[in-house]
Amino acid sequence: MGSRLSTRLMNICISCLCKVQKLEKAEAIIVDGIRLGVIPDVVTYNTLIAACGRLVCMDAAYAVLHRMKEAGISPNVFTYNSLLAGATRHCQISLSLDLFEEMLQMGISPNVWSYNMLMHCFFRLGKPDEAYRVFRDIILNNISPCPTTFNIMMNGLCKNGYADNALMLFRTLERHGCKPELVTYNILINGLCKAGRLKAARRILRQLGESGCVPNAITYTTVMKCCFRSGNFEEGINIFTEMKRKGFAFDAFSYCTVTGALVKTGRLEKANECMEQMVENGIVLDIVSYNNLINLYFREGKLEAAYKLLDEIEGEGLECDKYTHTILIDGLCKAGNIEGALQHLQYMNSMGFDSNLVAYNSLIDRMCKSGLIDQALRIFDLMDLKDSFTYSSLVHNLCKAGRFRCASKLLLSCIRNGMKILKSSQRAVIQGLRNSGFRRDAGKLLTKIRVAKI
DNA sequence: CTAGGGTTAG
Repeated sequence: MGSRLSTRLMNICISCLCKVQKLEKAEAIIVDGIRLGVIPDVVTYNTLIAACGRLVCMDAAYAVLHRMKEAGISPNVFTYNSLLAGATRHCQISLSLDLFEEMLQMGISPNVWSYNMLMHCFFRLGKPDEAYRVFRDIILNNISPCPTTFNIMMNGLCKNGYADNALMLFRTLERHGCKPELVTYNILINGLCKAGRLKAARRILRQLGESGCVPNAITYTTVMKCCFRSGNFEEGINIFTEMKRKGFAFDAFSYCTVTGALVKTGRLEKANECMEQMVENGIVLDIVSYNNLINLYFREGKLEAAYKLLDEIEGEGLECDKYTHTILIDGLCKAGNIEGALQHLQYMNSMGFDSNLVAYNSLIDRMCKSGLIDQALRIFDLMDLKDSFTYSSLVHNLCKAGRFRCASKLLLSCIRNGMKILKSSQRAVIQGLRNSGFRRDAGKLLTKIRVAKI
């Protein structure tokens, strides 16, 4: 009895240490405890596995799992949920799916948390149908869904292009005996904004006001971003000011949102002030903040300062992401160093990022503008993924160079691939063909475009 | 233990 009490005490200790991220200390206490005859139980190990998975890496979590098994303690549903959470956090989605499978094979019944994470994983993999099947299983198997179940569902639907379905689900919440939380509103407002459903987003925002929930900094940042995205710059800044007046603590998210908008609208001076404020307020720069700063420096032509920051990233124990590389490539392009941009693109490709589309687009556009259209076309052929940016840029510049037939071919293949293209680029081709004496070709092209659209 | 906001190209 006494020993069980001390185990519980030890677990409380370990839980606290994990919360303040002192994992080594927590591990040391377990070792000391064992020496003093305090036996760790399944809760002890689960706490540590959760913390390792969340704060360190999956290998660390597995190492604890290994020791747990050696101590003769069998994993339970909490163990697996902790592992699932860690794997999902580190974007190891297929590992998460394997873990879920393994849990079933071990005869451990998943609980609602396990299903929540499984749903989340399917959404992350871009498989909303599978996620929905899990959701139905929850309902059909009489596992009571919790508010988070609905939040994950709505967020996943939004992220996978089904904002309307998320809205529908939102309207059934009460029927499910579930009251929307602030998170729920934030998810919906963000999802609807990104889907361009501004009116619906505004309705939800009003509903949030009537619900008795109090908006937080996330709500404000979301709405602010939404204003910037829809070209409502002044209104976005007003929200920024209101946030300050209401005394919200600004974090990297809000500063970066504002900086991004300032840079985009060419207000570099103001952007600089904003970033300075962020640093003065003692906010530790994360990779997104670095990306913002580097982008700003490139725009200001402060190349040396930008490079210095790039060096600093590694020193801070951060890792450059695809945005960092894209910003660098774009910056090199804008500085006229196409050769350097190409080299860095090759380097970026060797790192195996999931997407390099924007970097390619930036390079192609800059090459075209520098009169290197044929080189740009060769790069175009190397791309395995193209979008409307790619086509608009090439078609536009081919027209400018008077190469309307080539532009016409590209335009058509763009539309046949089901992609949009800037209206101005499209007009340029038609007009160009007409003006250079190819009226019939212009007519034919128009017909083909109409057919392709059907 | 799980969920929400920020950064790149015309």
